[in-house]
Amino acid sequence: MGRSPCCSKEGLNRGAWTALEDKILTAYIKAHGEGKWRNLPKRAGLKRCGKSCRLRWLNYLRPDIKRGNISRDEEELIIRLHNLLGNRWSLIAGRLPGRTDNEIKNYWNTTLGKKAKAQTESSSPENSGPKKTATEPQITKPSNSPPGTATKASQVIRTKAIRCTKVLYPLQPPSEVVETNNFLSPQNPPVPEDQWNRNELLHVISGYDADFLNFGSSGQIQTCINGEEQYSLQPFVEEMLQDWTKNPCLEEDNASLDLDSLELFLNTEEWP
DNA sequence: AATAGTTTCAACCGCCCATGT
DNA sequence: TACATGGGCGGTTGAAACTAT
Repeated sequence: MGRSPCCSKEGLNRGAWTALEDKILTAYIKAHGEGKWRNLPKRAGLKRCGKSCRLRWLNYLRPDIKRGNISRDEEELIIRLHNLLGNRWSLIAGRLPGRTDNEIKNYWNTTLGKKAKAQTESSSPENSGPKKTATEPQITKPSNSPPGTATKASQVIRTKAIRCTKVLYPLQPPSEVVETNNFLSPQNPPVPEDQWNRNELLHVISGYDADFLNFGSSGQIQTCINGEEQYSLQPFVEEMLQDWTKNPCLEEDNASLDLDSLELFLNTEEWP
């Protein structure tokens, strides 16, 4: 038997949210903050399940949600990330500012999934048509994808079943990270490894090499590529923990640049 | 204009993991 | 250590919107 329901379903509203419910929920969260979802409906005076409140807030009411069509850049990024991560929608969404996992999942299942299927059929031996151009994204399917999606054509890295609750840090392509070695100077020697605070390890992408990126105790960043430690003097700032788009590694503070850097990173041959 | 078929996406469900007791 | 709880995730559903006939 599974666990008991999160709350009694009796006497609760279900289905589409009304404008009034939205208003109540928004006002409550603005006043008291997120969390304590189970108690929230009672406190806010909503006849809804706590989970339902959480979902409504995260997928629809949150002020930082980006509305409107998914751009081509975003679409290509989704495809690349899906190739890499499979159906890890929350991880993919974490790299698309303002987009929710539900939105991306829906977009994949409705739009991109069909493209993937069409692509598979057109590239099957019976339908060996012209090959896709280099500019067209190759859609592949993870080994555990549901029926109807494309067959696996490239390696999908299945991450461990651990939740990525830590910071999402926009990576520079490995080649660029290596170059940061040039910034080392006698005045700024790397902190010896034994002085590093391993507890501050951040999961950049859940399940990848745990040493891929660390913060040194004095705030600089260390990466580990192909077993070789690389140092960067990039200072760690607390703000990076709050918003991954605000990163001093970037010359400009906007998300589109992030998408470019991430895409470039994902395209690099060095990527494991 | 009416109807049937298709698509979209918000919402729900069941399960899992982390944490607290 | 075992259990309960809270929060989060991916898969699925179904009503509404849209399109074709």
